[in-house]
Amino acid sequence: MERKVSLKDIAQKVGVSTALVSYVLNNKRENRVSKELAQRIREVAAGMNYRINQVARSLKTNKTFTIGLIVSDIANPFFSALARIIEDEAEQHQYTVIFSSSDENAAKNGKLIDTLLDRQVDGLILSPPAFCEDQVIRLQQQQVPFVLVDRYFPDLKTNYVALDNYGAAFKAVEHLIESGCKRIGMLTYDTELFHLQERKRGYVAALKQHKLPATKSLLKEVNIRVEQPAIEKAIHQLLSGPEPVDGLLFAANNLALAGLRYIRTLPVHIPRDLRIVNFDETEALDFYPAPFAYIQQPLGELGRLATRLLLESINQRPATTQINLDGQLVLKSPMPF
Amino acid sequence: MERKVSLKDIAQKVGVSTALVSYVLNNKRENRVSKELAQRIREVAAGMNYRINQVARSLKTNKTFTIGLIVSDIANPFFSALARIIEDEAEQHQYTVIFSSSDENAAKNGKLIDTLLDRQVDGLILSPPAFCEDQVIRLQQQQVPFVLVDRYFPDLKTNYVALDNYGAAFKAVEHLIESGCKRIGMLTYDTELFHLQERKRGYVAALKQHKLPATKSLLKEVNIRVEQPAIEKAIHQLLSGPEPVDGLLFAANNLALAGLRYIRTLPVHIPRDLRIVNFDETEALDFYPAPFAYIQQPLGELGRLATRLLLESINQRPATTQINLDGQLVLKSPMPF
DNA sequence: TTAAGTCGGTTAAACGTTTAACCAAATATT
DNA sequence: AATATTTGGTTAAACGTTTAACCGACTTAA
Repeated sequence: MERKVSLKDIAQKVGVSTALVSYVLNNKRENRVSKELAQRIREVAAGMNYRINQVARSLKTNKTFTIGLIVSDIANPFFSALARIIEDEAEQHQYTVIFSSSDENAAKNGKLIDTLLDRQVDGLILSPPAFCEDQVIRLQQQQVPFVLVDRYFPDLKTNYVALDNYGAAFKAVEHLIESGCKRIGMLTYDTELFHLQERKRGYVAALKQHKLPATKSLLKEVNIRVEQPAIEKAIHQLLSGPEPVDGLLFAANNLALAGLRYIRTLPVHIPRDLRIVNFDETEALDFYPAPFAYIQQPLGELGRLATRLLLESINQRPATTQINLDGQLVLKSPMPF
Repeated sequence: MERKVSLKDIAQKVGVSTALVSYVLNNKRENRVSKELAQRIREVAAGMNYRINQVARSLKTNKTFTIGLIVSDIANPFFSALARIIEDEAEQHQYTVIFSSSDENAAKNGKLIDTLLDRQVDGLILSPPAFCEDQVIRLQQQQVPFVLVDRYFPDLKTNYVALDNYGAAFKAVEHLIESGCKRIGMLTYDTELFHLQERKRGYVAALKQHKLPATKSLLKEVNIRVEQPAIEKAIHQLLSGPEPVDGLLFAANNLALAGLRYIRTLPVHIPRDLRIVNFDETEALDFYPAPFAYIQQPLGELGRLATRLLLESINQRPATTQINLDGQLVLKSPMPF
């Protein structure tokens, strides 16, 4: 790249100091500089196609107007939709966003945080994998502005914006109960991730409150990395035996996708034999040939609130804010309607 | 954020010059510095949790190790998948990526380019909207390293990595012909976007080569912003009248989605009455209850090649490289298999 | 008449790195 | 013994901004 035009170049051409050029171009000290000269400087700047060097400015001002976003996988529609919302909200405030994917890997997450901080981002939006408490605590110690989104750690007093996962799961199970289900199973990941723990807790609580069985055999947990075979096995177990489940809650959209794909091949009729509730909307089920319900996350609010919270946190340093949004239960009939 | 540890702090603690600390931490002039002192410096740096200030380094070295990515919408699964691949490839080379969404809007695209350049990105990966030739030309003049991906401008001699859209459409139509279709329609966007023009060209060429009708009434174009109603109308026209189409090519995944959604409500049997080919894989059709074919883009290669090309372009300045990859025709039966 | 503002700028330091150029002391070469 | 080279560092400038502090020339007010 050819060398770019700098303040100094403009200053030389106009015959003033670089300081003055800086003042004019930043509209500072407007009263202290003559209209004509200001005009002249602006013209020359435009004429030379001047563009500020943000890196230099950042070094001086200690502000990059950049936020770092770390999600588990930007290719996951949930996170890319979230990213888009964050991008828009950030853009409105002249912020730019750097993203990276942690792959649910704590070590990688740590490296990404470091990389972003090395680049002097003004703050972070994180959807942390399990076992990252220490990293988050370090951020607090270093007083880095950040907000967790979607995931958070119950023991840590941090900013976060997330779903009320307990309540959403509770609501989901109640829906199944109201629909007449007596034996309600759940398929979730075998993970420490707090939001999934909460969903489990909500599931169990709803069953207990309605005096329905909440045994170990109704709750299946599969490893977050392994996929189809383990899922099929778990579902098979839930649906076989003397007392098969007549209601099933999937704790995550990937699980629902794999699970429903399998169930489709079984001689099980939905909703006669089995009713389903998923977490998260997923396009992939748009044409699923049976009705089911799902918990819809308020994605827009999640992203917008997280971003605003972060910007506030960067510009002032207010009390930490913790937000749990309600999920909405949506019923979906097979298309066409 | 508390003030961070700088080279100077380390230098002071060890009792050497900042230059030496810089040399040691960057492993430069290794022979010119004593083992013990180097060791000491490293220890102190680690002990103080030193982290380099990339902004300062960038100012000095004129290199940010950052690339800018502009797509039309990061929430679009096609682009988020691409973004993920680019991220991974970039990360392997210590690069970080800033993304933004242009919304197919040329003016916005221009602003985004400027913002990214202000931030001194080392290069750009762009999937430009229509009417951006001027912006691309400016990039060339300014000698900014960049590569276009997915989209490109036929008249501009720029780096790009894209599908052979002509060939892919040709292949798609030939598939329909081989399957026995006699009247093959196409639904596309009414746009200047070159890649869509190419798909149209491939469609027409295949029909002509096989002596099939390629009339205006078989080719429907809808505005890229308007959606469902216009699409339904177009499809209705194609399927009604004395000679309805028996084969249909959708030029983009959004069109296919909307179109198939509508077709599903019609008394038209797929594939008996109508055979379908789409562009791009889309999860949303995973459970579509009828068979269809689609052109699968080699997303991984697209992303990887684009990134590598850009990095080469940043580090050396080679001849411009233009790559057209082949799409693959994939047949899809309704699930379960 | 003098002190105090105001006007319209300039000077210079600083942000945290990198890196070419320099230097003194020790060692090697003739 | 005189000269050259190596060793192990230091100095200082530079990257492109921002911004507090300063300054001389006018104006205004007492």
